[in-house]
Amino acid sequence: MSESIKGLKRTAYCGEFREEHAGTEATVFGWVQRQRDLGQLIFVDLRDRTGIIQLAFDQDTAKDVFEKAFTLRSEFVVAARGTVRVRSARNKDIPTGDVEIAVEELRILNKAETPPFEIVENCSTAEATRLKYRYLDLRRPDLQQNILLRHRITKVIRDFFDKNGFIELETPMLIKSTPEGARDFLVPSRLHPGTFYALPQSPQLYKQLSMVAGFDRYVQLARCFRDEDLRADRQPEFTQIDLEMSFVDVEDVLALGEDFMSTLFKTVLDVEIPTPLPRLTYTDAMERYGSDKPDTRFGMEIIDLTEAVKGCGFGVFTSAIEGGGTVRCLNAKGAAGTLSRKEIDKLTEMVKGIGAKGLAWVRWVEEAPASSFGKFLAEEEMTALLTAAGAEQGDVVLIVADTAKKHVLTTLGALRLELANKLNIPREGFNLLWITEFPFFEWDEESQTWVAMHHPFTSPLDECVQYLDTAPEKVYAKAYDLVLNGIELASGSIRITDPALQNHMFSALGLSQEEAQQKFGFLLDAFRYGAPPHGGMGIGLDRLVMQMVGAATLRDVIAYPKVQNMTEPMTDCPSVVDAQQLTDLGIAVTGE
RNA sequence: GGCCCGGUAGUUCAGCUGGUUAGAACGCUAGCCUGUCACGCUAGAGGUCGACGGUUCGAGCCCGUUCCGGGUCGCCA
Repeated sequence: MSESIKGLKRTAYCGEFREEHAGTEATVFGWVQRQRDLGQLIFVDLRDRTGIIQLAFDQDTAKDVFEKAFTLRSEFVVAARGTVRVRSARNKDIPTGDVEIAVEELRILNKAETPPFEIVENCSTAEATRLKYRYLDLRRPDLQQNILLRHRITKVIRDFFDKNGFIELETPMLIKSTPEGARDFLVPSRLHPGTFYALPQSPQLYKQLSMVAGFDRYVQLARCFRDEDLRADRQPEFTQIDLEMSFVDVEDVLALGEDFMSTLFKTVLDVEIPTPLPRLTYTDAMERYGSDKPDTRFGMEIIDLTEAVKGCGFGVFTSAIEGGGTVRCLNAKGAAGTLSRKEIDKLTEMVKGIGAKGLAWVRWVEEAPASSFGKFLAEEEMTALLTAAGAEQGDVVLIVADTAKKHVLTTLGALRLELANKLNIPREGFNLLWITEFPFFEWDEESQTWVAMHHPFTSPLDECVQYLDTAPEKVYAKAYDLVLNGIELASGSIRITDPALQNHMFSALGLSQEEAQQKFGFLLDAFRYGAPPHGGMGIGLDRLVMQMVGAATLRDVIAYPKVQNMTEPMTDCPSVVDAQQLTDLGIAVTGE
């Protein structure tokens, strides 16, 4: 039976005891990590969120207390009162290892069944099992540390933005659905049958309206929802540090962002982030790394072979070039030993899997390099290629050719990351950089139209406005991403506040006045009443915490995450609802 | 929706070319043990081999279907 906690008050957390506490009276609460019964001597490790303290029971312990200690099992919830004393055998491995509590009073506040897995650090139990018993999983020290650090981080965030004149306000969770971009989660309206709210994908429009309202600087730790498939770094429900600033241009937002990141890393991890942060334009990032979120912790940049192989004997290269395309490569320095023919074949399969037609390669082990296409090339043509690639004996050169340049670059970008894994290239530290000057439009093959790469309120660069109608591919946006170790951490832009330009944008995107008014009328109306120039960004809090604690998945930094099929194993949601609930909402479920 | 990997004791895993009663470690239970701290020693319990079907004299193992989990592509303005 559970005993009462009545009359007991905690004097300290378990992890706080040190030698200077010796001789004092202490009351502690916690969970039994382990009980070690030596016969006439029992030790119990008591754990709470701060750590472990050893409880000791020996011949001086009252008989009934000793017998109660004998019955303790893992994860029992216990209160202990006694005297702190220096141990006769110290444990240097834990912070409290110099002392123990000689227990005079012991209460079992609650018993516990044997948990389905041990509550220890570095648990190797399958994640599915851990998530089903998430409250036990979260009891483990490493997840406790992650969640406690997450709290520290959000505390620093609020302090930083408060100091910089930002005010926090809460935007609604039930909002109007605007079906661009990701799929919305919908919430049916009972009072207005047949109509729906959407859960916000971001507070975008509300934060812009807050600028019109004159709050000048806004920040919110905003919950956001996207009904799309999950990844290790993507959850359907996530948190953004959402911010917006008035009377600013790109430079002001970037400066604020850099100040924030360096303050955060310094305060929480004592890591120096040198500012200003490096910058790459989108175009340069694609040319050099084949990605708009490059991992710059290692080199192996993309090399252009187009000039070197122009007119050579290998049809795959020449036809790509003649078709307006390009030939590019990666040089995996010194990888000839690691990358066997078989490994290269696997890489070929990989690039084919992401849509490349194939992978040409040179593997330079012996005096003369072996290659997949050497027989088509004259000796001097091969030499020219190797020179352009900067290849030496011991290297492996991996080449992709295609008439579509972007395809070549993104393929090599993916291949670069795969090679870094395969070759165990060391990637350490925190590499932050800005990606700037994103293209405004993207050609959509499916609809054969130009579509906005960002939301339609993103401002074009001032000098690009002239091309809006005539040459969409020449229009770049006042948009920027913050990349950390190859992860898109933040994304933002300066917004359009000029109604004429906004109308221009809508028509360039093929949106009629009527459609624009129907979807975004409230925002356009607001802008008629004096909108300050403004811009901001959203920083992915979960991804940020994940990087800062070194977790491999978002699930390790979110207390109650969803799994890949978008369920939550602990509560088993989503679930069916009562017929009456559906009736109230005017909803009929048709099954498949 | 496609592709890849996985599912054997509470947990993590092993299980040969298809062949007797499916093993190990940790955990759990009981006993012994006065300085342990991953305590030690002894004994014990614990299995629908994800499910269904097929091949076979015989299936944890081979084949098919299916369910579940993870990764990834599509998708994520």
